[in-house]
This record gives sequence, C-alpha cells and structure tokens, in this order.
Amino acid sequence: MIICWNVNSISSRFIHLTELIREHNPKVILLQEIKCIEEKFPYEELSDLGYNIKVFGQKAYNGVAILSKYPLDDTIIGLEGMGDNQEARYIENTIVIEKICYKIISVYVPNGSEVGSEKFIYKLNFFQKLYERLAYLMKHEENIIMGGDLNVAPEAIDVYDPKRSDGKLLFSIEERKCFRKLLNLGLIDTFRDFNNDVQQFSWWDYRAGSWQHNKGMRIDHILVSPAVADKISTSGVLTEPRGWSKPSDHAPIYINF
DNA sequence: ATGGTAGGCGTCCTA
Repeated sequence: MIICWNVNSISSRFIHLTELIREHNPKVILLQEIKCIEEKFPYEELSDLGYNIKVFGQKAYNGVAILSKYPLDDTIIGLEGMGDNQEARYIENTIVIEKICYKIISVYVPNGSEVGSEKFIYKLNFFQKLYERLAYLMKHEENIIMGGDLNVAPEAIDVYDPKRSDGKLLFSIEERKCFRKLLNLGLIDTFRDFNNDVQQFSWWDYRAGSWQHNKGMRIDHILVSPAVADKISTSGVLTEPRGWSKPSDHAPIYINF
C-alpha cells in the first residue's frame, strides 16, 4: 500500500499520521504541506516506525516528504526551471520493489489563489515544469508513481457543484488542461481507473460545514505510468481521518499493489 | 449567505 496525504502541518497532524500508520502500515507515504523546515521534521519518531525519510522543507508554508520502508535513493529536490530558493513543492526518489525500479514523487501544486491572478500564473507555470519533468521520465520509460495535492479537480464528477465551480479556482479549464496534459503523456489517474463513475472527494474546506454536507472536491491524485497501473489492485480515499478531531482538510488517498 | 475555519507566524498570509 502507498498512501498520499496533504497533512496541513506535520506537527499538528503527527498523532493522526501515526494512527494512520498503525491502521494501514503502508510501505510508502507521500506527504504534502508539512509546513516546517527539515530540522523540525519528526525524523526519529517516524524512522522508529520503520521508515526511511526524505524531506524538502520550508518554514511555515508548503513542504513535501517521502517516507518509505524501502531504501530511498537518487533524491531530487525541486523542479528544474523553478529557480534557486524555489518553494518546497517537489521531491523525487528512486525505490526498488521486487527488483523493479520506481521513480516516486510527492508534489504540492500551488493553490493559485484566484483565476487570472499572479499566483494563478505561477500555478500554471509550475504545472508546465512538472509536465516537462514527467515527459522526461516517460521518455526514459521510467516506472512513475506521483502522488500529491494537484489542486485541480479533473472532471465535473470531481466537484460537488460543477455549475457553481465552472471557471473558478480548482476547476477552471486552464487548470483542467494542465491535468489533462499529464494524462496525455500516458499517465493514469489511479482513482478514476479503479472507480468508474464514483463521486468521491479528497478535500473539504474547513469553512461552512463543507465536510458535514459533503461539499468537497477530488484534488489529490496518484498518477502512475502504464506498467505500474497494471500492478495496482485497488485505489481509493481514506475518508475516516477527515472526520477525526482536529483533522487536515484533506483525506489520505491510496493505491494497493 | 462572495461567507466561513485552520495553521503558522507574529500583530497577517496562505489555503
């Protein structure tokens, strides 16, 4: 099992994470929005649970990490073309499972603030650089497992009110095209591949009782290359942690081999 | 009901 989760601060969600590990014992965990520098990441506690750890941290905002029971090699921090001192949104590693090599990625795509804003342009640019990296990996026939908060709902079924969301942040045609471009590389949306016509969200706003009314969106995704997709048995969303006390606004998502 | 809540930071920014 591989789990992917935007925790919205690792320090605020540490107990939640250990409970999730206790229940599912995943081999790999991809984290987003850890909201801390590397020095403050709970390395010891999580390595005691059997995980190798790689972190791309940042003070207060963003931050991604990979936890793995397999050794982690070839660490890449950040995306080419996003500049030195870029925001902590991309981390990539190599793992070997049963003699097969995988490129495993944890990514946190910028939220974008508002369609057309400066931050929105930044988001589209980030998507472009992400596309270029994935195109390179696909060209070299790598086995890719990329999980993260992509901050885009791909289709109408993935938002609670498609009419209201039309053209708005997280569901604008520009953002959906960015997602579609990744699929056009040959990557597979694992949730949709295994759950045809199922409406299942991964994120619910903290505000306005969104969770209670199930007004959410599916903006967290695990995309894989075709050979990886052939090995997967199930994919889904673990909704329980969203209902726990002091939850992240995102639920963990997963694939099973 | 174009509001509302949460986290980290520091007297607001981001989501």
